Amino acid sequence: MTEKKEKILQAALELFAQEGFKSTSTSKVAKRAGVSEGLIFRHFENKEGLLAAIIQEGEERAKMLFANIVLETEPMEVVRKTFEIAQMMRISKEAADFWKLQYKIKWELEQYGEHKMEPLQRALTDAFAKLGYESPHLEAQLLLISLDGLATRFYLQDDFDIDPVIKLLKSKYGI
Amino acid sequence: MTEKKEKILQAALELFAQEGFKSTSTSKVAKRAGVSEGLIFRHFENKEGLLAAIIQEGEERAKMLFANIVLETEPMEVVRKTFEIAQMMRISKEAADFWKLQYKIKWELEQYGEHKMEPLQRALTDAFAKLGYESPHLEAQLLLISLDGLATRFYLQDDFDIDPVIKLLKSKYGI
DNA sequence: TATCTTTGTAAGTGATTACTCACAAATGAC
DNA sequence: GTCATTTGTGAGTAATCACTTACAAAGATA
Repeated sequence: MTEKKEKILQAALELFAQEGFKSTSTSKVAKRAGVSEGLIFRHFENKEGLLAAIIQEGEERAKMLFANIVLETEPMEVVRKTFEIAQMMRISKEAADFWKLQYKIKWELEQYGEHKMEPLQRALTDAFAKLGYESPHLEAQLLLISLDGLATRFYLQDDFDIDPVIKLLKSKYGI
Repeated sequence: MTEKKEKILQAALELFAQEGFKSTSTSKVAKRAGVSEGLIFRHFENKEGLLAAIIQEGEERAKMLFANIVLETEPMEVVRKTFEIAQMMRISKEAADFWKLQYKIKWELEQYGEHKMEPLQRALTDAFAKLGYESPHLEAQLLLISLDGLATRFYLQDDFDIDPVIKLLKSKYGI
Protein backbone atom coordinates (compact mmCIF):
# COMPACT_ATOMS: atom_id res chain seq x y z
CA MET A 1 0.00 0.00 0.00
CA THR A 2 1.67 3.20 -1.18
CA GLU A 3 1.35 6.44 0.72
CA LYS A 4 -0.81 8.07 -1.95
CA LYS A 5 -3.16 5.09 -2.12
CA GLU A 6 -3.77 5.39 1.62
CA LYS A 7 -4.34 9.12 1.26
CA ILE A 8 -7.02 8.40 -1.32
CA LEU A 9 -8.79 5.88 0.94
CA GLN A 10 -8.74 8.27 3.86
CA ALA A 11 -9.99 11.22 1.83
CA ALA A 12 -12.72 9.11 0.26
CA LEU A 13 -13.88 7.79 3.65
CA GLU A 14 -14.18 11.32 4.99
CA LEU A 15 -15.97 12.68 1.95
CA PHE A 16 -18.31 9.72 1.45
CA ALA A 17 -19.27 9.89 5.13
CA GLN A 18 -19.86 13.63 4.91
CA GLU A 19 -21.55 14.07 1.57
CA GLY A 20 -22.52 10.60 0.46
CA PHE A 21 -21.16 8.32 -2.20
CA LYS A 22 -22.94 9.41 -5.33
CA SER A 23 -22.60 13.11 -4.70
CA THR A 24 -18.89 13.01 -3.95
CA SER A 25 -16.98 13.41 -7.20
CA THR A 26 -13.74 11.62 -7.91
CA SER A 27 -12.10 14.96 -8.63
CA LYS A 28 -12.99 16.11 -5.12
CA VAL A 29 -11.48 12.98 -3.61
CA ALA A 30 -8.31 13.50 -5.63
CA LYS A 31 -8.06 17.11 -4.57
CA ARG A 32 -8.43 16.32 -0.85
CA ALA A 33 -5.96 13.44 -1.13
CA GLY A 34 -3.49 15.66 -2.99
CA VAL A 35 -3.15 13.35 -5.98
CA SER A 36 -4.14 13.38 -9.62
CA GLU A 37 -7.63 12.15 -10.41
CA GLY A 38 -6.28 9.45 -12.70
CA LEU A 39 -4.50 7.75 -9.81
CA ILE A 40 -7.82 6.80 -8.26
CA PHE A 41 -8.68 4.78 -11.34
CA ARG A 42 -5.20 3.29 -11.53
CA HIS A 43 -5.56 1.88 -8.00
CA PHE A 44 -9.28 1.14 -7.75
CA GLU A 45 -10.43 0.74 -11.37
CA ASN A 46 -13.58 2.83 -10.85
CA LYS A 47 -15.51 4.79 -8.24
CA GLU A 48 -17.37 1.72 -7.01
CA GLY A 49 -14.08 -0.08 -6.55
CA LEU A 50 -12.96 2.72 -4.28
CA LEU A 51 -16.10 2.34 -2.16
CA ALA A 52 -15.67 -1.43 -2.05
CA ALA A 53 -12.11 -1.03 -0.78
CA ILE A 54 -13.25 1.26 2.02
CA ILE A 55 -16.09 -1.03 3.04
CA GLN A 56 -13.92 -4.13 2.99
CA GLU A 57 -11.30 -2.47 5.17
CA GLY A 58 -14.02 -1.56 7.67
CA GLU A 59 -15.67 -4.95 7.66
CA GLU A 60 -12.48 -6.53 8.82
CA ARG A 61 -12.29 -4.03 11.63
CA ALA A 62 -15.92 -4.80 12.56
CA LYS A 63 -15.17 -8.51 12.69
CA MET A 64 -12.33 -7.92 15.14
CA LEU A 65 -14.66 -5.80 17.24
CA PHE A 66 -17.39 -8.44 17.38
CA ALA A 67 -14.97 -11.28 18.02
CA ASN A 68 -14.54 -10.04 21.58
CA ILE A 69 -18.27 -10.39 22.16
CA VAL A 70 -18.90 -13.63 20.33
CA LEU A 71 -16.33 -15.45 22.46
CA GLU A 72 -17.87 -14.20 25.69
CA THR A 73 -19.73 -16.93 27.61
CA GLU A 74 -21.18 -14.87 30.45
CA PRO A 75 -24.59 -13.72 29.04
CA MET A 76 -24.77 -10.42 30.90
CA GLU A 77 -21.30 -9.60 29.66
CA VAL A 78 -22.46 -10.13 26.07
CA VAL A 79 -25.20 -7.57 26.53
CA ARG A 80 -22.90 -5.17 28.36
CA LYS A 81 -20.22 -5.38 25.66
CA THR A 82 -22.82 -4.76 22.98
CA PHE A 83 -23.56 -1.42 24.60
CA GLU A 84 -19.84 -0.80 24.81
CA ILE A 85 -19.64 -0.98 21.02
CA ALA A 86 -22.51 1.43 20.70
CA GLN A 87 -20.63 3.91 22.84
CA MET A 88 -17.46 3.52 20.84
CA MET A 89 -18.56 5.68 17.93
CA ARG A 90 -18.07 8.65 20.22
CA ILE A 91 -14.38 7.98 20.76
CA SER A 92 -12.45 7.93 17.50
CA LYS A 93 -13.20 10.28 14.63
CA GLU A 94 -12.17 7.63 12.13
CA ALA A 95 -14.42 4.98 13.66
CA ALA A 96 -17.28 7.47 13.69
CA ASP A 97 -16.68 8.25 10.02
CA PHE A 98 -16.71 4.58 9.17
CA TRP A 99 -19.95 3.78 10.98
CA LYS A 100 -21.60 6.89 9.67
CA LEU A 101 -20.62 5.82 6.18
CA GLN A 102 -22.19 2.42 6.81
CA TYR A 103 -25.55 4.02 7.59
CA LYS A 104 -25.28 6.50 4.75
CA ILE A 105 -24.54 3.73 2.29
CA LYS A 106 -27.48 1.74 3.61
CA TRP A 107 -29.87 4.53 2.77
CA GLU A 108 -28.19 5.65 -0.42
CA LEU A 109 -27.70 2.28 -2.05
CA GLU A 110 -30.46 0.45 -0.11
CA GLN A 111 -28.37 -2.56 0.71
CA TYR A 112 -28.74 -3.59 4.32
CA GLY A 113 -25.48 -5.12 5.56
CA GLU A 114 -27.23 -7.86 7.46
CA HIS A 115 -24.43 -10.37 7.32
CA LYS A 116 -22.09 -8.02 9.14
CA MET A 117 -24.25 -8.00 12.27
CA GLU A 118 -25.21 -11.66 12.17
CA PRO A 119 -22.54 -13.00 14.55
CA LEU A 120 -23.43 -10.31 17.05
CA GLN A 121 -27.12 -11.09 16.75
CA ARG A 122 -26.49 -14.79 17.30
CA ALA A 123 -24.39 -14.07 20.38
CA LEU A 124 -27.16 -11.86 21.75
CA THR A 125 -29.83 -14.44 21.01
CA ASP A 126 -27.80 -17.01 22.90
CA ALA A 127 -27.27 -14.61 25.80
CA PHE A 128 -30.96 -13.72 26.09
CA ALA A 129 -31.82 -17.42 25.98
CA LYS A 130 -29.46 -18.13 28.86
CA LEU A 131 -30.97 -15.23 30.77
CA GLY A 132 -34.39 -16.80 30.44
CA TYR A 133 -36.05 -14.28 28.11
CA GLU A 134 -39.16 -15.61 26.44
CA SER A 135 -38.27 -14.71 22.82
CA PRO A 136 -34.49 -14.47 22.78
CA HIS A 137 -34.24 -14.08 18.99
CA LEU A 138 -36.74 -11.24 18.94
CA GLU A 139 -35.06 -9.64 21.94
CA ALA A 140 -31.73 -9.68 20.13
CA GLN A 141 -33.34 -8.15 17.05
CA LEU A 142 -35.04 -5.46 19.10
CA LEU A 143 -31.85 -4.48 20.91
CA LEU A 144 -29.93 -4.11 17.65
CA ILE A 145 -32.83 -2.17 16.16
CA SER A 146 -32.83 0.20 19.12
CA LEU A 147 -29.11 0.72 18.63
CA ASP A 148 -29.79 1.50 14.95
CA GLY A 149 -32.20 4.17 16.08
CA LEU A 150 -29.68 5.52 18.56
CA ALA A 151 -27.06 5.78 15.83
CA THR A 152 -29.52 7.60 13.59
CA ARG A 153 -30.04 10.28 16.23
CA PHE A 154 -26.40 10.41 17.19
CA TYR A 155 -25.25 11.12 13.67
CA LEU A 156 -28.07 13.32 12.48
CA GLN A 157 -29.34 15.30 15.44
CA ASP A 158 -26.74 17.90 16.36
CA ASP A 159 -27.75 18.52 19.97
CA PHE A 160 -28.63 14.92 20.77
CA ASP A 161 -27.52 13.85 24.25
CA ILE A 162 -26.95 10.15 23.77
CA ASP A 163 -25.64 9.16 27.22
CA PRO A 164 -28.82 9.39 29.31
CA VAL A 165 -30.77 7.46 26.67
CA ILE A 166 -28.17 4.70 26.61
CA LYS A 167 -28.25 4.65 30.40
CA LEU A 168 -32.04 4.22 30.41
CA LEU A 169 -31.89 1.48 27.80
CA LYS A 170 -29.15 -0.29 29.74
CA SER A 171 -31.25 -0.18 32.89
CA LYS A 172 -34.01 -2.02 31.07
CA TYR A 173 -31.58 -4.91 30.66
CA GLY A 174 -30.45 -4.70 34.27
CA ILE A 175 -27.09 -3.11 33.51
CA MET B 1 -52.69 23.24 -8.69
CA THR B 2 -52.67 22.18 -12.34
CA GLU B 3 -52.71 18.57 -13.38
CA LYS B 4 -49.14 18.63 -14.66
CA LYS B 5 -47.84 20.25 -11.50
CA GLU B 6 -49.33 17.42 -9.45
CA LYS B 7 -47.82 14.88 -11.82
CA ILE B 8 -44.41 16.45 -11.21
CA LEU B 9 -44.80 16.29 -7.43
CA GLN B 10 -45.89 12.68 -7.55
CA ALA B 11 -43.08 11.62 -9.89
CA ALA B 12 -40.52 13.48 -7.79
CA LEU B 13 -41.74 11.88 -4.56
CA GLU B 14 -41.41 8.42 -6.06
CA LEU B 15 -38.00 9.04 -7.57
CA PHE B 16 -36.52 10.88 -4.59
CA ALA B 17 -37.71 8.10 -2.30
CA GLN B 18 -36.26 5.45 -4.58
CA GLU B 19 -32.96 6.93 -5.67
CA GLY B 20 -32.38 9.89 -3.40
CA PHE B 21 -32.56 13.60 -3.98
CA LYS B 22 -29.15 14.45 -5.37
CA SER B 23 -28.91 11.51 -7.69
CA THR B 24 -32.35 12.00 -9.24
CA SER B 25 -32.03 14.32 -12.22
CA THR B 26 -34.66 16.85 -13.14
CA SER B 27 -34.80 15.38 -16.62
CA LYS B 28 -35.75 12.02 -15.11
CA VAL B 29 -38.52 13.62 -13.05
CA ALA B 30 -39.85 15.37 -16.15
CA LYS B 31 -39.78 12.18 -18.16
CA ARG B 32 -41.71 10.20 -15.52
CA ALA B 33 -44.22 13.02 -15.07
CA GLY B 34 -44.67 13.29 -18.82
CA VAL B 35 -43.86 16.99 -19.00
CA SER B 36 -41.08 19.14 -20.36
CA GLU B 37 -38.10 19.68 -18.07
CA GLY B 38 -38.55 23.44 -18.17
CA LEU B 39 -41.95 23.16 -16.49
CA ILE B 40 -40.34 21.96 -13.28
CA PHE B 41 -38.43 25.23 -13.03
CA ARG B 42 -41.45 27.27 -14.00
CA HIS B 43 -43.42 25.84 -11.07
CA PHE B 44 -40.73 25.27 -8.44
CA GLU B 45 -37.92 27.66 -9.42
CA ASN B 46 -35.18 25.07 -8.86
CA LYS B 47 -34.63 21.46 -7.79
CA GLU B 48 -34.49 22.36 -4.11
CA GLY B 49 -37.80 24.15 -4.44
CA LEU B 50 -39.31 20.95 -5.75
CA LEU B 51 -38.02 19.05 -2.72
CA ALA B 52 -39.29 21.75 -0.39
CA ALA B 53 -42.77 21.52 -1.92
CA ILE B 54 -42.85 17.76 -1.39
CA ILE B 55 -41.65 18.01 2.19
CA GLN B 56 -44.07 20.77 3.06
CA GLU B 57 -46.99 18.80 1.67
CA GLY B 58 -45.96 15.84 3.81
CA GLU B 59 -45.41 17.87 6.95
CA GLU B 60 -48.99 18.98 6.86
CA ARG B 61 -50.08 15.40 6.54
CA ALA B 62 -47.88 14.47 9.50
CA LYS B 63 -49.42 17.21 11.60
CA MET B 64 -52.89 15.87 10.92
CA LEU B 65 -51.69 12.41 11.86
CA PHE B 66 -50.20 13.54 15.15
CA ALA B 67 -53.16 15.73 16.05
CA ASN B 68 -55.17 12.61 16.84
CA ILE B 69 -52.56 11.58 19.41
CA VAL B 70 -51.83 14.95 20.93
CA LEU B 71 -55.47 15.45 21.83
CA GLU B 72 -55.70 12.06 23.51
CA THR B 73 -55.90 12.29 27.31
CA GLU B 74 -55.80 8.63 28.23
CA PRO B 75 -52.03 7.91 28.58
CA MET B 76 -52.12 4.29 27.45
CA GLU B 77 -54.05 5.36 24.39
CA VAL B 78 -51.27 7.82 23.52
CA VAL B 79 -48.71 5.03 23.54
CA ARG B 80 -51.00 2.67 21.65
CA LYS B 81 -51.73 5.22 18.96
CA THR B 82 -48.04 5.93 18.56
CA PHE B 83 -47.53 2.31 17.60
CA GLU B 84 -50.48 2.61 15.29
CA ILE B 85 -48.64 5.29 13.34
CA ALA B 86 -45.57 3.11 13.13
CA GLN B 87 -47.68 0.38 11.58
CA MET B 88 -49.21 2.72 9.05
CA MET B 89 -46.24 2.82 6.72
CA ARG B 90 -47.18 -0.68 5.69
CA ILE B 91 -50.60 0.31 4.42
CA SER B 92 -50.39 2.93 1.70
CA LYS B 93 -47.70 2.99 -0.95
CA GLU B 94 -47.79 6.77 -1.04
CA ALA B 95 -47.43 7.08 2.75
CA ALA B 96 -44.56 4.60 2.64
CA ASP B 97 -42.86 6.62 -0.08
CA PHE B 98 -43.25 9.78 1.94
CA TRP B 99 -41.82 8.37 5.16
CA LYS B 100 -39.04 6.64 3.32
CA LEU B 101 -38.18 9.95 1.70
CA GLN B 102 -38.07 11.58 5.13
CA TYR B 103 -35.43 9.12 6.30
CA LYS B 104 -33.48 9.30 3.05
CA ILE B 105 -33.40 13.07 3.20
CA LYS B 106 -32.24 12.92 6.80
CA TRP B 107 -29.18 10.93 5.82
CA GLU B 108 -28.54 12.64 2.51
CA LEU B 109 -28.84 16.22 3.66
CA GLU B 110 -28.09 15.58 7.35
CA GLN B 111 -30.91 17.69 8.65
CA TYR B 112 -32.85 15.96 11.38
CA GLY B 113 -36.49 17.02 11.25
CA GLU B 114 -36.74 17.33 15.00
CA HIS B 115 -39.52 19.88 15.07
CA LYS B 116 -41.83 17.55 13.18
CA MET B 117 -41.79 14.96 15.96
CA GLU B 118 -41.84 17.40 18.84
CA PRO B 119 -45.59 17.44 19.51
CA LEU B 120 -45.62 13.64 19.49
CA GLN B 121 -42.67 13.53 21.87
CA ARG B 122 -44.34 15.95 24.24
CA ALA B 123 -47.54 13.91 24.21
CA LEU B 124 -45.55 10.77 24.99
CA THR B 125 -43.61 12.46 27.77
CA ASP B 126 -46.88 13.53 29.31
CA ALA B 127 -48.30 10.04 28.95
CA PHE B 128 -45.30 8.34 30.53
CA ALA B 129 -45.41 10.84 33.38
CA LYS B 130 -49.04 10.00 34.05
CA LEU B 131 -48.19 6.31 33.94
CA GLY B 132 -45.64 6.85 36.68
CA TYR B 133 -42.45 6.19 34.70
CA GLU B 134 -39.33 7.52 36.42
CA SER B 135 -37.87 9.45 33.46
CA PRO B 136 -40.83 10.23 31.23
CA HIS B 137 -38.89 12.49 28.88
CA LEU B 138 -36.17 9.91 28.31
CA GLU B 139 -38.78 7.20 27.91
CA ALA B 140 -40.48 9.20 25.19
CA GLN B 141 -37.15 9.75 23.45
CA LEU B 142 -36.27 6.08 23.67
CA LEU B 143 -39.58 4.95 22.23
CA LEU B 144 -39.27 7.28 19.25
CA ILE B 145 -35.67 6.19 18.77
CA SER B 146 -36.72 2.55 18.75
CA LEU B 147 -39.31 3.37 16.12
CA ASP B 148 -36.59 5.08 14.07
CA GLY B 149 -34.62 1.86 14.21
CA LEU B 150 -37.69 -0.14 13.22
CA ALA B 151 -38.25 2.10 10.22
CA THR B 152 -34.62 1.68 9.19
CA ARG B 153 -35.00 -2.08 9.07
CA PHE B 154 -38.44 -1.96 7.50
CA TYR B 155 -37.27 0.13 4.58
CA LEU B 156 -33.81 -1.32 4.04
CA GLN B 157 -33.94 -4.98 4.96
CA ASP B 158 -35.92 -6.83 2.32
CA ASP B 159 -36.92 -9.88 4.32
CA PHE B 160 -37.52 -8.06 7.60
CA ASP B 161 -40.54 -9.33 9.49
CA ILE B 162 -41.62 -6.23 11.39
CA ASP B 163 -44.79 -7.49 13.11
CA PRO B 164 -43.32 -9.77 15.77
CA VAL B 165 -40.76 -7.12 16.75
CA ILE B 166 -43.48 -4.49 17.12
CA LYS B 167 -45.48 -6.98 19.16
CA LEU B 168 -42.55 -7.56 21.51
CA LEU B 169 -41.89 -3.86 21.88
CA LYS B 170 -45.57 -3.23 22.57
CA SER B 171 -45.57 -5.89 25.27
CA LYS B 172 -42.77 -4.01 27.04
CA TYR B 173 -45.19 -1.11 27.39
CA GLY B 174 -48.04 -3.36 28.52
CA ILE B 175 -49.95 -3.22 25.25
C1' DT C 1 24.04 0.12 -16.44
C1' DA C 2 20.07 -1.53 -18.92
C1' DT C 3 15.41 -3.07 -18.83
C1' DC C 4 10.90 -3.96 -17.11
C1' DT C 5 7.11 -2.84 -14.01
C1' DT C 6 4.75 0.08 -11.03
C1' DT C 7 3.31 4.54 -9.74
C1' DG C 8 2.02 8.89 -11.07
C1' DT C 9 0.38 13.01 -13.93
C1' DA C 10 -2.03 16.32 -17.23
C1' DA C 11 -4.94 16.86 -20.62
C1' DG C 12 -8.17 15.18 -22.61
C1' DT C 13 -13.15 12.32 -23.75
C1' DG C 14 -18.41 12.16 -24.48
C1' DA C 15 -22.28 12.11 -21.49
C1' DT C 16 -25.07 14.23 -18.14
C1' DT C 17 -26.11 17.95 -14.95
C1' DA C 18 -29.23 21.99 -13.31
C1' DC C 19 -31.01 25.64 -15.38
C1' DT C 20 -32.34 29.48 -19.12
C1' DC C 21 -34.66 31.47 -22.87
C1' DA C 22 -37.44 32.49 -26.79
C1' DC C 23 -41.67 31.43 -28.09
C1' DA C 24 -46.35 29.08 -28.51
C1' DA C 25 -50.80 27.46 -26.68
C1' DA C 26 -54.31 27.87 -23.36
C1' DT C 27 -56.98 30.48 -20.09
C1' DG C 28 -59.45 34.40 -18.01
C1' DA C 29 -61.31 39.12 -17.66
C1' DC C 30 -63.72 42.68 -19.82
C1' DG D 1 -63.13 39.50 -29.71
C1' DT D 2 -59.04 41.33 -27.59
C1' DC D 3 -55.52 41.66 -24.55
C1' DA D 4 -52.82 40.11 -20.57
C1' DT D 5 -51.46 36.37 -17.78
C1' DT D 6 -50.49 31.75 -16.93
C1' DT D 7 -49.02 27.35 -18.47
C1' DG D 8 -46.21 24.79 -21.32
C1' DT D 9 -42.44 23.46 -24.72
C1' DG D 10 -37.89 22.40 -27.03
C1' DA D 11 -33.64 23.75 -27.92
C1' DG D 12 -30.23 25.68 -26.03
C1' DT D 13 -26.23 26.79 -22.05
C1' DA D 14 -21.78 26.28 -19.25
C1' DA D 15 -20.29 23.29 -15.77
C1' DT D 16 -19.40 18.98 -14.00
C1' DC D 17 -19.41 13.94 -14.19
C1' DA D 18 -16.74 9.29 -14.34
C1' DC D 19 -13.32 7.70 -16.89
C1' DT D 20 -9.31 7.25 -20.66
C1' DT D 21 -5.01 7.91 -22.71
C1' DA D 22 -0.33 9.16 -23.70
C1' DC D 23 3.55 9.72 -21.44
C1' DA D 24 7.02 10.61 -17.62
C1' DA D 25 9.24 9.51 -13.15
C1' DA D 26 10.59 6.13 -9.85
C1' DG D 27 11.81 1.41 -8.25
C1' DA D 28 13.03 -3.14 -8.70
C1' DT D 29 15.71 -6.82 -10.95
C1' DA D 30 19.33 -8.44 -13.82
